[in-house]
Amino acid sequence: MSMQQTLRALADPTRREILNLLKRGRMAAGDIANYFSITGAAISRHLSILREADLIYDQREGKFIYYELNASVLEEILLWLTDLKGGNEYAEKK
Amino acid sequence: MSMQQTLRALADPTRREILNLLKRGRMAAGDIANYFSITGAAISRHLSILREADLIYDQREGKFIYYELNASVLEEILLWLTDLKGGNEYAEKK
DNA sequence: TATATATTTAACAGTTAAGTTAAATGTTAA
DNA sequence: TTAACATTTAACTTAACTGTTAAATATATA
Repeated sequence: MSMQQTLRALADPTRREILNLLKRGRMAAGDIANYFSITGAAISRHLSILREADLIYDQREGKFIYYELNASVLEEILLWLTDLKGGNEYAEKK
Repeated sequence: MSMQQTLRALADPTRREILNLLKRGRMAAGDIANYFSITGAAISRHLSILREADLIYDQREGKFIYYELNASVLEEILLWLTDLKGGNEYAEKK
């Protein structure tokens, strides 16, 4: 949704690692949790923060809830960062 | 320095606005502070977080300390975000 | 030297964030 | 219906974040 929400979601190393995992394909919440050494409850909260930022979405299938990457919302941030990076190219030094 | 430090620095709206300001060129700490409605002390701390993340650097000139953008550290984040998005066009262009 | 100006640092308060354990919810299968 | 499993939500603790005011530091100038 908002850039603020997205950047805040990206500012946590566990959440970034979750996104890296999901790059290879969707995963059930439990499998994600098993990958880390923190509790499933903690992972669940991280997942909800990522979901609120629209960086992932979930689909329930029976007992399992699968999470999948949605990287399209990164576009706005990429644009801003690229602009920031390129915007100073011709600034004169004083 | 680390991606963690950079993303944490970017996760605050005031700090992002400071970076946007500095895109147009360097500014003295006081001029930056005047742009916002929070105290100079608060801005000073934001500046030190940005400096620790290497997103800006400072040069003292007499009474003034000028801050200047250093967007080169965004490279790593741009690569990671682009990779997350699914392509590595950005990396290939390098 | 003393004083004014620019900026940072210290100490503190309120808020938000991330982790834990325990309880609750939703689903499948006996 | 009951039991087992998968996941989330609630309550709580602790640590980190952001702001404030006041004191400290650095520089320039009268």
